Amino acid sequence: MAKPAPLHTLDRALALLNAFDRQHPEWGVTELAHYLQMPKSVVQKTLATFARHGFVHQEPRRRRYRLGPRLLSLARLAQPELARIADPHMVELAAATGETVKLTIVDGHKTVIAHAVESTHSLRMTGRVGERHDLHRGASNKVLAAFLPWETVLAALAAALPAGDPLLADASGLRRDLEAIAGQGYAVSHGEVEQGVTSVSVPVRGPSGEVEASLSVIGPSLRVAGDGWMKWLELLQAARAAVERELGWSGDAIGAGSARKGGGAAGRPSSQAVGRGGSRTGCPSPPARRNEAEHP
Amino acid sequence: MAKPAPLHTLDRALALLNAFDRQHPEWGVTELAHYLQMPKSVVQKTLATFARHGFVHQEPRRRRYRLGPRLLSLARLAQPELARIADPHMVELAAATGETVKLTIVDGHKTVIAHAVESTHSLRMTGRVGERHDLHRGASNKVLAAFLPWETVLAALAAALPAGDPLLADASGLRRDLEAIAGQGYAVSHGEVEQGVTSVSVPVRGPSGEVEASLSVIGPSLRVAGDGWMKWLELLQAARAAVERELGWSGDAIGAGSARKGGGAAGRPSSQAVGRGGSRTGCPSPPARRNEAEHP
DNA sequence: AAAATGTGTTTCTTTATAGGAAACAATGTC
DNA sequence: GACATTGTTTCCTATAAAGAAACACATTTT
Repeated sequence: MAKPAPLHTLDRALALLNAFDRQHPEWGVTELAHYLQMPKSVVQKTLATFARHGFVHQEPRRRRYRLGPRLLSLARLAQPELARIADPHMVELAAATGETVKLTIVDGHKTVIAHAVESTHSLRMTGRVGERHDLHRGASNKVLAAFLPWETVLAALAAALPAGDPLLADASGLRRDLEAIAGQGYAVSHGEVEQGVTSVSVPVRGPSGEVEASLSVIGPSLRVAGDGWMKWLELLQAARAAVERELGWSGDAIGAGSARKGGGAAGRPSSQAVGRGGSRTGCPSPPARRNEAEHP
Repeated sequence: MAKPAPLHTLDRALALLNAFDRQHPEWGVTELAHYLQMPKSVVQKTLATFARHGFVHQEPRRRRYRLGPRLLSLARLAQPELARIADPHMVELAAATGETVKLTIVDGHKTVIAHAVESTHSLRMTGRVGERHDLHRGASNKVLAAFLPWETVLAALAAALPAGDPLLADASGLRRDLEAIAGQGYAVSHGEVEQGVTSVSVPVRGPSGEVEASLSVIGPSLRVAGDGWMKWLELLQAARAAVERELGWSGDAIGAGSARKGGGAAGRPSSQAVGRGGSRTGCPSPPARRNEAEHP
């Protein structure tokens, strides 16, 4: 612990932006100052500075602040390369399954949808870019959690759940669950987040072997009665393989067909620990029988 | 002038984020420090702080920085209410015209696409949320410029154009153009931004009478040979009216059918000047016959 | 293989700046 | 018309950021 926390001003300012969420899309200065337990003047100066750069917008009528247009343009650039590469495969997946396809990435203690292709069915799951979810529920999120250090998952639980939640006391079940997911290379959820919704998700690895995102198909359970979800899994694995192949070329030519050193995820002890302990890399058990990559 | 520029640190940090654009989606610390003429240590600390909040992401391999996932989720909240309200009408517009429909708002000296519904034609104009454009070119942008104070437009020109551009020396043509647009209540462009592309755009006013966005249809000129764009204009005006009606109800009940005071756009001299001088509000002269300014 | 260049990161001191309380000025309300 | 609440500004002092230079780490070059 004991963070020296440099750039205190910026730190505060960014924390202040966090106060804008779905429940509070707009704030008044006094209101926000009280909520954050900060002096009014600090909040006002911070908001004014943000406003000067278009990060927040003060509506002239009520003088309240909302998030500003500059964030829209920045977000466009924040879109990871991965999303661009995955897009055509996701479109194909959506066409083949008829369901919504999502690409999800980690954002601190949460996950965020980086890209989505929506189903064309009238009864469909929405997948909005920018939506945030908890790490511990749902196939697309658990796949990401499964390849994160366990301490990170624990910290996320502590941040997401209200104090005293049963899951906080005993997270061993979740841990086993995540280990199983990491082992088998995919996750399935039936009504775990929302009733009657089934989701299948696989991890997508970058050139260095780390999991960079999860690719998921999500739709009404009634359209995949029985083991219909296994068809989704097959298609997902094929798409994953295709994306990873393309991804390996970008960056620098680590593999390009050549040997991948041992089998582990690139050993770089510096900075953040990569992946989880085990995480048998290589190629997480391919889709049982046919590997048939349909996409040309 | 004489900006007291409070919160110098935050000011710098946000300016630093601007360095990330389409040409430079990623930066190294030294590289960026040199580019911005800032000390390395400042840039490093700023980036590290941003990274701690997920606003930038440092890829572990090359240690370079890119914009981070947090921006994706914030952008979702930055989406103006207007976009939510306009969406169904935009979908309808896209269906009726078969072309791409965009909702554009002002962001400082630029414009940014806040929402878009793409055409289903295989030959279509893209409209990506977050795309930025100059204020002085294109129907959707000029409509916004037409209702901005002229000094703002001039400042935008100075910021957008390279020193010595002919347009900087004599902007009177543009000014007349914008005044005409404000007067007639719409703008048309034929190949103004890109060859063979036609775009029609109308302003959308908020409850207080200020122009909050522009609503546009854009597509290949060959599909609107002759005066086919007038059909678009009709549909746009209808959609605009519907959106404005809905918009008037939200916020606070200023009109709700009651009288609108004089005729001008709500007189509030404080803060930013609202709209332009004339701007006969009410219902900007419908299609008229053909005013078709085929500005080359 | 060793040296060299490049990188990102850390340290440290001086100075300028952000923090914070309270006064101020506009709103909207009763 | 007086009041209450809002956003904004002022001002002083302690603090925290700026900046130069030293550090550590990797990749390239010799």
